[in-house]
Amino acid sequence: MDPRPERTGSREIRRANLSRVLRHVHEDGPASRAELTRRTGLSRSTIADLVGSLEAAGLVVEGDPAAAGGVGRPSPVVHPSADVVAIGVGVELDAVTLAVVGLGGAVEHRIRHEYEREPSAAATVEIVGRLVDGLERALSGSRVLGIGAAVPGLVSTADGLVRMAPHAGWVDEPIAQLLAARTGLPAFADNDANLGAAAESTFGAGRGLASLVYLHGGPSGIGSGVRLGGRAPTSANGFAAELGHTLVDPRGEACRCGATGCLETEVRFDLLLDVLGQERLDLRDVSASLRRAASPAVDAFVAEQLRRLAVGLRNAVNAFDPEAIVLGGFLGALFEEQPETLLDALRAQLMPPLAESLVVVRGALGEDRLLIGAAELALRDLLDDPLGG
Amino acid sequence: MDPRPERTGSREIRRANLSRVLRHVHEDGPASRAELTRRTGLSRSTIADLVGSLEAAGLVVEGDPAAAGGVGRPSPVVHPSADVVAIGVGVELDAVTLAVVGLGGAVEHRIRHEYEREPSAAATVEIVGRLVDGLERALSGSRVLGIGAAVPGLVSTADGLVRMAPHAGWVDEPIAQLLAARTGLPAFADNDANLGAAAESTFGAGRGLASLVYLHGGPSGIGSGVRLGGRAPTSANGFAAELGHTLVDPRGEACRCGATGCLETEVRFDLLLDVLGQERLDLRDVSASLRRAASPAVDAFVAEQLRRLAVGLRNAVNAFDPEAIVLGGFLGALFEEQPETLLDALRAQLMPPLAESLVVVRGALGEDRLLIGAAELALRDLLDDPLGG
DNA sequence: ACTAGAATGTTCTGGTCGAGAACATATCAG
DNA sequence: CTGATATGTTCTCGACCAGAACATTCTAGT
Repeated sequence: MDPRPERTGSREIRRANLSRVLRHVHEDGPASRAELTRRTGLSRSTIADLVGSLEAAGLVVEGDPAAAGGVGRPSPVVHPSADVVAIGVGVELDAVTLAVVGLGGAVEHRIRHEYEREPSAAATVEIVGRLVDGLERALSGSRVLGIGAAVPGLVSTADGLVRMAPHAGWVDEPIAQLLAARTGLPAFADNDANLGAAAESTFGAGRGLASLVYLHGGPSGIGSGVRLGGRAPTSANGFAAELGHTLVDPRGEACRCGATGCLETEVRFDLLLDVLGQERLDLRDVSASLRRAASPAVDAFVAEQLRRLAVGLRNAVNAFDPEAIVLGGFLGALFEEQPETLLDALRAQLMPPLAESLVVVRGALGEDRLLIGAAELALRDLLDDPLGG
Repeated sequence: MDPRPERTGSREIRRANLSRVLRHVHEDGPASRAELTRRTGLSRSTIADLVGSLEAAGLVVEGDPAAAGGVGRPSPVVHPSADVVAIGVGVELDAVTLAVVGLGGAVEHRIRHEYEREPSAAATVEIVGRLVDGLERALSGSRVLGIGAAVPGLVSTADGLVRMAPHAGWVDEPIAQLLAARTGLPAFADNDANLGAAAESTFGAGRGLASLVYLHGGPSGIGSGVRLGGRAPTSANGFAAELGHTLVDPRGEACRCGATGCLETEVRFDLLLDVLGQERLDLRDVSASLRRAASPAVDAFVAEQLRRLAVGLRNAVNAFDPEAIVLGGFLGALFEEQPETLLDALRAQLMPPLAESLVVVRGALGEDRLLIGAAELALRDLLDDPLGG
């Protein structure tokens, strides 16, 4: 808290204004200079100057004015440069996914590398390294700002150190450092659900909201992340809000975290598979599968899972008082089957003023979520200080 | 999130720098100009200018250099002005307390007005109004910036509306508005534990920490507040983190919040009174009373209560990953009896990396907590923009 | 087609602010 | 009493944004 980012000379204003303009075209898409003037409250001359600087740095491109303009001189449209990109990596149970994400959030060149058993940290980094090597041609001419990795586990944000990733069995693996060494790119890492929360907050279902709690249900458990004021909240270690380990039932099963009756042990993907009678199921297909299997038994199961989820959400809402809860993975699918079951159970446990304004929605980004969030890690420095510090 | 506080012209820098200097002398006490230069990183000439502006506005006073200076020209010491004050009000179960709090956090003119049954909102405001009237002489010559109230219940921070205060039976009482009308002062209100968290974070046990979770145990239940990055986290309604209503035991007692087995129903002041065989007990005397009553039965009770508290804290730590947990009221007293009982129970339920850096401490401000926190509400506008917007 | 009006880009000037150099001043050590 | 040191004071400079004045390009109406 003490060595705070000095906000001093006029340079700082310049930096902040450049950041605002670049962020705007990154997050909200191309915008005319006139639009930027209105949105930022800056004067026309200042916007012209700022956009000029950003264009000179190759970060934005001014294009033809929108075809259907109103009266008045047409205002050139400022686009994010297609050549400025970051690489997003998602480490999952059964595969590593990787993609190139540009300023503006466009996802390109998705690659998926599957494996049977989760590889060691070093092996994972080597896999990623080879995939990045393979992109060399596709990336020629692009300015690659860095590489970000989404890892299921406790990740120390500041240094990209994976403190523990239970499913892969990683302990204290300096993933960011290893990735930087292998690829020669600036590298970052964070918890997968944290990055999912970031992506949904900036580009997905939480767009424009000041606060949200994101929960993702997958084969490896329930991860969660929080965004307050559009940012990750300040915390001691930068760990994600571990709502998967919030108490749901003290007499429940033992959890690998050491406690018992965690949300993650009570609401589980494998239970869902059992009920559906399936061995494997892609998270994208859960909704379809649920609809096909519709029956009283399945309905009852879904209702029961949603009621347990509501207990976990109660704690989340009491803690963060968020504007919205965003549900991803199979949690989103369960919710969409019986939204009222969850909402009723939640309302019954919340003080009315807390429940009133609360919105529960399903995540909007699907499986690109991780790639976008991870790449965003590598874009952040640029967005904060577009002309470099 | 959209109509963000425009950070534009050079005026904004001036405002931010004035704010930094004033905040420094407010929070960290008088400081020489040389010290301010070092702490802020601003140049000598700028600091001279800033301090000059603040002095001209009557917000700070330059005093004689510290007696034991080193070599070199002595640097005048900048003190917060003693004439700039705010009124802090604490609404409690059995009394209203009120005090004048100056820039710098000094508490003066404490007044306590006791009652048998909690009065209505209107009656409470009238009591406060009379107490303020009575301070007229003491306040002559002072610049009273406003009045802040700490209320046990859900308070909408933005407008100072008490959504529900269960013990007083208030529902949707616009306390801030009523206080402003009665006293003619700018008025603010917030949840009591939220303000306790703010006070402990700025002036108490959480000084210098970037994040903390504060829990206060009193006769009316368990309140809690969170500070992240030295500020209240962004949330939908500005409600405090209601950790008193985090789940501890689903088979526990019904809570007035609608759920069952809340921390607040499982860890209770009246249970403590029973064990101690007392009818009434001031929160300040709990530690002494516990020590007098020491016995295996009391020890066992304390241990049991601490273990339940640990379950609630587990949820808090998983949610916020704070640097410290600060315990106030009887929770602080229980903790100080058997710190290891709580810490062991907590560690057993937390993933090691989360537990590692976590610190649990007893609050440092005692019952001035509320008054300081409440007054701070009224000082905030000045601290954010010292020369007024 | 032509013109008026509107919205926007462009250029230039001015005001605010902080940095830093040069100089002035007050203390300490010997 | 003198030199070294730290700090206050004054002045100049450059960075930055606002706003005025002017230029440009579109739409709407005739």
